Amino acid sequence: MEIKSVVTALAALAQESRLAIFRLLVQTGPEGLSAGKISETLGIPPSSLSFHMKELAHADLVSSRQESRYVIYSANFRTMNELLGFLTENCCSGKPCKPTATSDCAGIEETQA
Amino acid sequence: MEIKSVVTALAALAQESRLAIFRLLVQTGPEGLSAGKISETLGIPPSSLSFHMKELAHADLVSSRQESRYVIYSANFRTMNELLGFLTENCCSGKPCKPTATSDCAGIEETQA
DNA sequence: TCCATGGTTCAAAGATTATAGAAATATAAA
DNA sequence: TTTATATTTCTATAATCTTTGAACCATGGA
Repeated sequence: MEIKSVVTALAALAQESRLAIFRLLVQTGPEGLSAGKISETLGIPPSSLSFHMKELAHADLVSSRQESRYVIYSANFRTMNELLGFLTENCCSGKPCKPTATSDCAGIEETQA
Repeated sequence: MEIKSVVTALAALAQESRLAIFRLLVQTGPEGLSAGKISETLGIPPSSLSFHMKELAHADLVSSRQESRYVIYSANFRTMNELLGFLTENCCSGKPCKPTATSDCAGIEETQA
């Protein structure tokens, strides 16, 4: 994972609303949630939510699909795992503590490649 | 780890200079590096560096100690591991993928508690 | 004590990000 | 086609973050 992407992903998660959104989507799994449902659940006004979703999507941490008149968002587990891999290898003990962490959670619920 | 602390830590790392600084300190290990050395190595002006170090220290990602007339900074592995633990448990697969990740790198080079 | 070196704080300017109502767009039901 | 619903884009404002020179403080050697 490139440094720029890492910084972008970290920045996307470094905001209370967005971290909450992402956690909610992770809990929900691949089926995802509509924008309205997220908005309602977390009490974030639609236009603000849209702003944050764009940020998360830009960091490739979430994907969206249109479903009838709803837009469904879901977490990108792959990206999150790549981020965790980078942090573990580069920001944990210097010499990569590879043995485990990096790919533990990968492949559990991969939605889209 | 509290949400606020998580957001603070993520924000501290979500900036190119600071991520570079932190990575450098992780590589260096508990012995740490002086402000001047970091400044020189990464080509960051002293006053800018000081600003970023304060940010990292506030997130408890680094500690500093005075050593003669130098200020030595070192990475806080403990905090980084806590952050990784939070992200793994809350932002990886929803139901925590505990088996590994969380504490793999802990205890390798813990400097100060 | 005086000077040199290492670092931080101050201050001011610029850049980026966040917030949220209002308007616009899209889908689908009546 | 009109209407209602779901979501995004636009716009303006506010807030926060970044950058860095200059001034200041601390430590140690001459």
